[in-house]
Amino acid sequence: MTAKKETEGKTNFIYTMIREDLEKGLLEDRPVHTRFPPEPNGYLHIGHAKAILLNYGIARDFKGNFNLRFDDTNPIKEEQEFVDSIINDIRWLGADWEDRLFFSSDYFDVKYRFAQRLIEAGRAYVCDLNQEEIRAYRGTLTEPGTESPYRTRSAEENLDLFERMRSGEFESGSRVLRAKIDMASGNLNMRDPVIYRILHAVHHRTGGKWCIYPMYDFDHPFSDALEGITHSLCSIEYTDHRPLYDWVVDSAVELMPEEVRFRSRQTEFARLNMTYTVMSKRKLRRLVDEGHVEGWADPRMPTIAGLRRRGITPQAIADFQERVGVSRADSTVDLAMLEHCIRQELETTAPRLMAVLDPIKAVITNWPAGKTEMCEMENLPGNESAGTRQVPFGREIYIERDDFMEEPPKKFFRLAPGREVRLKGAYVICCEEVIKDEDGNITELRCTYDPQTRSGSDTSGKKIKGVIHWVSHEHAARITVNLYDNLFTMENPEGEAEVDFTRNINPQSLVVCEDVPAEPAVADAVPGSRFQFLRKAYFYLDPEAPDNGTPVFNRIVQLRDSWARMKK
RNA sequence: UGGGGCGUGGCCAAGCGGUAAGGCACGGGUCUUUGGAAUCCGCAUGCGUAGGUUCGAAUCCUACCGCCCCAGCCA
Repeated sequence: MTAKKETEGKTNFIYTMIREDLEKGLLEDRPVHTRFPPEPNGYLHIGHAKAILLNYGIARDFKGNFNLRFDDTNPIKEEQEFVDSIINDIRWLGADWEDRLFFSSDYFDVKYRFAQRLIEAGRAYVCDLNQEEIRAYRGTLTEPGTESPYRTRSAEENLDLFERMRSGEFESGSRVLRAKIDMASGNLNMRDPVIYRILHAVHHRTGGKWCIYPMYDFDHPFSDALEGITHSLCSIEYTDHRPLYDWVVDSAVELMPEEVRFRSRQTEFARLNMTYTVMSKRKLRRLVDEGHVEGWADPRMPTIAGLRRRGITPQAIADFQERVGVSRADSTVDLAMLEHCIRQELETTAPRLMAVLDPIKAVITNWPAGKTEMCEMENLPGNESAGTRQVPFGREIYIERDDFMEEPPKKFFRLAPGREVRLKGAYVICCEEVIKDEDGNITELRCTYDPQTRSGSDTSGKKIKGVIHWVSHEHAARITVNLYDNLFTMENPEGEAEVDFTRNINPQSLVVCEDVPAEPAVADAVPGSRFQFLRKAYFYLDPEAPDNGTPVFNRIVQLRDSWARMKK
């Protein structure tokens, strides 16, 4: 029950709080119990992943339980399609709710009874004010509100009206049930909040059974109490709602004692923001609707579906979540942190392959035409059990255009006229001649190789600093490569109020390379697997790309490139 | 003179009265047939500001400054 080992070292304030709760016996022998409560009205993003993994991680570390509960109290916005995608995303992330998949709508009957008891206890009333009137009566941030003329209705009348609201007698929006709290409270949430509204709408689960639906502030705390949630975690903007959360739970404990499993408590933490992206559902929706991306699962999107399609792993996301930590302070995490987590995982798990993204042909003039030699290369450097593969080498090869410079600066270690470089796993070559077209563009390099420098049995004694990757022209497979980059050009795309964030979209966020030569082993790659294209980046063989016979690789993240940094 | 929350290095984030953890980023060294990886070193006399209490303050007190959230019959 102590779960000491799993939680020690985790120093965030929530773990600390739970440890204290346990020590003080506040949980009354109940297991730590958390939940993730998504509304099925859209796609999950990496900010949700933080919440999911936090909640799930707590349950796992403290040997408790984790529920998945859909907050489906607004039939107008919610759809089964989103339920399905959310379940799929959470499962992919690795959070396990076992058999505890719930829906707020599962509890509509009890909630109705709870509302009735609130009425009987004089703590709720039916209000006939329309929406504008309610707003006007609420007062402002600096002025207290005014009590509704319907506030003093008798319990009998309220019960009758509420029942008639339920039975469908009234139009949508014509009446609401309100909690009777304090119209003068400095906290607007306490000014007789609406807890039930009339909505003649078909619900994705309860169909036409109901035409009144509970509001979040009433529904959520009660659902937590019903499920025995011990720690109800939510984001910081709900801090103002906590007094109302407690009001509802306290009332439930008093009026529905047979139903309440635990007097749950709410704890807020800061939501995740990241550089070079946007996180609000509204803005993500605009990116999709305005066609800036190819949908919610576009690999440039911070959605779970997008990250998955990009090739990022759940492990990397979990590692990221742990490193970012949890606090109450507003923060924007550097994208570099996520990229680090991705690289760190893929470094030891992604087999190496060679592909030349921006090819230039090099002819080895002293290599016999038609001769092929096989070069043995490691699949995973430093991990012998991953084995080796044979890569064919021939007279004509491709090398990366930027691995050659006609007039290299002093620190350039790669190929240049009269200079030598090692072809990874093969021989050392020297550039003898540069061939150009009439416009002065380099079309081909003429090189010679040194037969004594064969990889693994080099007898030349040469010390060659530069090593570049290559692909044999004759044996090359052809692939398509999607070079994904940051969706925005600015760390904070929503930085300037006068400039619409879509103006900061990176026009180079996707560069497609067709006909990219790659070593033949690429043909054996299994869709959905990840590779490092040597010296370039990690790639994901897109299993969802339309199949036209050419494999499509998505760039997950580039390798660190100290040469590129040096150039700046 | 509405209520609430938050301010620790470029970015996250520990710390809870005993003299600033860790990670990312950054800079430098070693090593390297990926300018990758690995490895070593460096990186806040300072914790929003100003006072105060104390032998001792990021931690306690006071005042001030800055940023964020709240006036949906959304969640």
